[in-house]
Formats: sequence, structure tokens, C-alpha cells
Amino acid sequence: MARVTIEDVALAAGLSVATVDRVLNGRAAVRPQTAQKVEKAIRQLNYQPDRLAARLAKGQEYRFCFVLPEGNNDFMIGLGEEVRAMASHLVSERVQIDLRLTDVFDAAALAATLDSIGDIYDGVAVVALDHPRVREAINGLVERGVSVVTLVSDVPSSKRVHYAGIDNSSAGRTAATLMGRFLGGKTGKVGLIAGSLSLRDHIERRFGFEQVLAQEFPQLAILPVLESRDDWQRVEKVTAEMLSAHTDLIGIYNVGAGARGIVAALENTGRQKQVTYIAHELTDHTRRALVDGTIDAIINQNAGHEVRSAVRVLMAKADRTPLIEAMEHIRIDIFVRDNLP
Amino acid sequence: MARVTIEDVALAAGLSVATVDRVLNGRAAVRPQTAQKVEKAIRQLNYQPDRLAARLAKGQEYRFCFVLPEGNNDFMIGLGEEVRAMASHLVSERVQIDLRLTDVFDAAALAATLDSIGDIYDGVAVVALDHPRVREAINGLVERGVSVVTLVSDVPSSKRVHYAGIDNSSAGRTAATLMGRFLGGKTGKVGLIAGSLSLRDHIERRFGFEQVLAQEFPQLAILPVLESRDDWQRVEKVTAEMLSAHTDLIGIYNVGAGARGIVAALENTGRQKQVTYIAHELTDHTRRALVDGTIDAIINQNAGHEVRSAVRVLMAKADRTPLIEAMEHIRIDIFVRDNLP
DNA sequence: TAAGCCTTGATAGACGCCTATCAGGAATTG
DNA sequence: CAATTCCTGATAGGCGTCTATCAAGGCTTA
Repeated sequence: MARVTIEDVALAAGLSVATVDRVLNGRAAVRPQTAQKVEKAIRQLNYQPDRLAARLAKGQEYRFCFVLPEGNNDFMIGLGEEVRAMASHLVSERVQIDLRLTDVFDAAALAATLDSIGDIYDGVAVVALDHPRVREAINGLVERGVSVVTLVSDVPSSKRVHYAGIDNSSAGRTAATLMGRFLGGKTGKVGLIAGSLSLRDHIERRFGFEQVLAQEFPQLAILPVLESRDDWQRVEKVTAEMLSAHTDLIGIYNVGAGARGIVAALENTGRQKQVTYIAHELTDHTRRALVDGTIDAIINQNAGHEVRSAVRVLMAKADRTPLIEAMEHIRIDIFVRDNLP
Repeated sequence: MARVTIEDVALAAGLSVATVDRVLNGRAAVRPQTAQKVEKAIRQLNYQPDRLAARLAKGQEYRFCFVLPEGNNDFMIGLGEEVRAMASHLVSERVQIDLRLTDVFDAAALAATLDSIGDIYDGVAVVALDHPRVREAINGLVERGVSVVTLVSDVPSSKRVHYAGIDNSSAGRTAATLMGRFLGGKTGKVGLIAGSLSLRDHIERRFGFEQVLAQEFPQLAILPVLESRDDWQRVEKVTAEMLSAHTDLIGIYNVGAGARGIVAALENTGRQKQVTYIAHELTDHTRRALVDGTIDAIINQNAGHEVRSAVRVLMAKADRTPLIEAMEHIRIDIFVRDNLP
């Protein structure tokens, strides 16, 4: 049951190790019929190159850069931690990961960061803003031979090789379905709070949410969207205003961050139980509120999965190995009080 | 930025490579103070042994065996496929995985299988039945130095090193919460169908479900549990009987497999929309029924994650590397129509 | 037929670590 | 102080692959 080595293949094909290697790595010209002999032997013996030995010999090093938003958004902080964890874990596998923080809301700054991270990287993962300047910056990297993966927030029109994140329109639809079903057949108003209406993920969530609500739960009226810039104090303010303006408010869907602001506003008015509240991203705050019953469901994307998926994709691109698309699909988690991890 | 090698450590510690190696691998007696010098150098240089090189040098091979239930349970078939996929993927990493099928409902057969798979394996993963004979068989393996991981269904009282599966009591609670909330404030009867009341996972799900329903949704009455042995034709029969006996049935929770039987029974009576139906495990059948609206939510455990987690754990045990417990936690997925993967 | 090119073989050395052995010096024992 | 035992150093060879180089034929071309 010993391993099949390149030597066995050479022997079986009646050729030399050097020639087999030439075929395997396309190093030099080999006559087609010779190459066929090699391939036949490989198939017969079911030879699979030892990746450990190969990487050792090649002394391959991967250098990746993760560009994340700065600021105190809980989810993004968690994402950064996952990147760091992955980085230290992968030292022993010859992968180096750098982390850069930048202002996501500022397209120019983000684009500048992307432009500046020169050719020292084999791949870049970025939480992107969908803006022409950013798109151009991504395309620039790709043209220079750097694989780019968008993380959490996509730029579909760019030449990025992959998007590691959830389908936000589906996430919005999911929120709507839960909202509608949790409210039974009740009639009333539903409020929608977004971080920014220029962030692609927020737009898509809103779109999915409104679509399903209008179609399947016409008894629920959606209030005009409020913008919060993902700042929890602002969130609290607008929520409080909304609560006092609409006494028949029975649902809140928070598309972005700043969940604690809503929690605070609800607690201040004592209307936690009357209002069905659906939030995004599992953090310490949202978790506590879910257990308390203030939040009714959390739609989550697993930051760890996203980071690991991004790394896998970047590694696969770096050494041109095919990747199993299905494995890289990021799921939309739903958490209620009872299935919290 | 070159890699730190064992040689660098030796140099920094003012010792020889041989001695550093002795410390690292506990090969021979080394004076404590010498060992400390080595450890200090390792810390200073942040040395991390190259796992690739180490495994190459050791020529380490892992041999694992996965013991799964035979039969035509969709979920288990999927699990088997995941094992095979993982096996072929890991050939290039010197991991060999064998797959054995056995009758899970038969404790003696399962125990016999476990007893028979001798000492050729470094680790065993098993979908276990919680029964004294099985427990003894597991303990026997562990005593012979074979790491055992339980998969999907646990045997907590055994000496298994790990359980790769979901918390089934939480899964049942989750189902109850969804059931209660989806039913709004409606009053009526809820039916519960289990595969077998001797399977630990089914018992726990039932327990969690009944607990939450009794506590939080007292307006819902639970009918006596029906047993189906996970056979969908039997499921259809008992469901049909239940439906005709209880015209005020408004909810069904299927704890085990055989979801298509319930779908068929509901469709035959045309009561799909009146009954809120919560099922386990995402398969082709349940997926279709969820999209159709016959199933209202699916509680799922990700077979791929479970298999990969089991392998990671077995590998970690085999070479005594510590494992990050948090990473091995298997989540309880909730799927509604909109967040299907 | 000589000159050149194309294809293949043979082989050495590297990657970083493991294993084993031998020798010499240090520390311990009587 | 001699005789052990203990600890450390030095070094060779191996794991499977990659890279590079040189030599030896076979073949084409003029």
C-alpha cells in the first residue's frame, strides 16, 4: 500500500523521471506520444503528486492582503480577528497574510489603498464599495496579475475572480419571510433601517425584503427607509423618532449594523415585546438581545467561513488548481434563541 | 522574510540542531536548562515547525474508518458521499479513509463491526446507537489506542474523544420556537413523528421540542408521538391516520427521516397550507417541499461540515496537536424558502 | 555527411525536518 | 581520581518533488 511516486510512474511508462516531470510541469518540449505514455501510466497507477513534497520543494510562499473597513463595527472587528487567526494558523503552511484597514465609505481612499498595494501580493481580498473608482482599482490589480476576491460586499461588474459573501438579496427575502410569518396575520407598519443606501449589500437586502413583503404579506406596510451610517447612536435616535411617530409599528428590520441602538430605543419605550425585530450579524450585543427576546431572529453570515473561503480561493488561484465552487458557497444563517452557537 | 528553520533556532540558542530536535520531539534526555534555552530561542524567533516538511519526513500516514448506517436514508447517503469526497481529496495528503456500512438499529451488529475493525486504524468515526454494547465496543477501541469520534448521533457515556454533530435537544427547541411563532397565537394540535424512540438524537429532539412548546406555547397541544422507523411509507401511513383523526391539526414536527411520506399525506388531503410542517435535514425531497410551501422550515445539520470536522479531530488526535474546540462546533441550520443554499 | 536541433536520460542538489549513529566532553558515582 | 553514566555535537541519509545541467542519441536540414 505504499505511495505511488513519480519514480513508479517513470518505471511503468518506460521513461525517465526527468521526462515524467517535464510532462507534469510542462517544463520543456516533449513529444506528444511520449506525453501520452506518461498520462497512461499516471492513470493506471492512479498517481497523485504529493502536495506536501511539491510545496516543500518549490518553496512556494503565498502572500495575501486583506483590506477591511476601519471603525468600530462589531462585525468587521470580528472579521479582522478571523483574518488574524487564519494568518497565524497558516504560518506553518507558508502563507502570509497582511491586514489593512481603510475607510469603506470613501471610494477614493479605498481605491487609493488598492492601487498602492503593489505587486508584492499574490492575491487580495477586499470588503468593497460598489463604485466606479473602486471597480477600476480592482481591475487594475487583476490586470497586474493579482487575484482579487471581494469579501462580504461585492462589486459584480469588476473582474474579481470570486465573491466570498452571502447573497444579500436572499438575505433580505429571508428576513421578510421571517417577519411576515412571525407576525402571523397581523396588520401594521414595518420599519426598515439601513446603514447606507450606497452600500450594495444594504441595497440588495432592502430590495429582497420589500419584494417579499409586498408580494406575500400585503397587510404589512413598509415605512420609508431610514439611514444610519451604521452608527448605533444615530440608529437609536431615528428608531426612537419612528417609534413615537408610529404607535402601530409592529416590525423592525435592521439591514446594517448598530443593532444596540434599536435595542436601546425599544427598551426605553418598553415596546420590546410588541415589536418583532430582525437584525443582521451575530455579535455580543445582538446575541444578548436575542436571548432576552428583544431581537426575534438574527440573519448572519459567518465571518470565519468567509475568510477561510477567501483564502482557499486565493490559494487555488495562485497555483491554478481548480476549486469546488459548491464548497465556497457562503450560507445565510438564521438564529433564533434556541440554535445559538 | 525567510522562514525560520530549526537551524536558526539552534544558532540562536547556541546549541546544535540535534539538541533542538531532541527538545522538540522529546526524543532523548536533555538537561532542563538546555531545554529552556531552546524554548527561549523558539519564542524569540517565533519558530513554527514546517508541518509539510515534518509530515514528509515522518512519512506519516493516517488511516481512518467511517462507520455509517446502511439503508436508503437520504441524509445518510449524503453523508456517505461526503466521506468519499473527503477521502479522495485527502489522498494527496496521505490520509486514507475507509467506509463501512452497517445496520444502526441493531446494537449487536454495530458493536460487532466496531470490535472487528482491528488495529489497522488510527481513528474511527461512527454514527452510533446509544446502547451499552455499542458503548463497550467504543471503549474497547479507545483502550486499544484508536481515537473514536461519534458522528451525528452521540454516546455521551462512552470514552469517545469527540462528538461531531449538532446538539439535538437545541434542535428540538429550535423547531418548537419556529412552530410556535409561525402559528402566531393559533390554538390547536401538533403532531410529532419520530424515527425511533431508541435513537438518542430523536429522543433529545423530542425532549427539546416538548419542553419549549409546553413552556412558551401552552395553547398548542402535542399529540402522542408516532414511531416511523425512518421509513417513508410508514410515515405516510401514520400521518394519514393522524390527519383524519384530528381535523384541528395545525402543526407537524418530523423528528427523523421520511419527510416525503408526510408530504404525500398532506398533499393527498390537500391540507398543506393549513398545517405548519417542520422537518429535519435538507435533501432533494425536503428541498422541493420547502420551495412548494408544504414544508415551512427545515432544521439541518451540514453533513459536509460534520465529516470534515470529524477528520480534523481524528488527525489532531493522531498527532497530538491541540484542536480549537470552537471551530469544531456544528451549527444548527434553519432553512426557509429564501435562504436555501 | 557534417552541422545543427530536438528529445530524452542521468544525476546532483535543494526544500525543512526526522531518525539514527558515533564520538567526545561533561557530570556523576564510587 | 578513575570509571561510569549522561548530555551534546556532528553528520549521513531519507521523505517526494522540483530545478538545473550535461551528455547522448535521434532526427532534420543544407
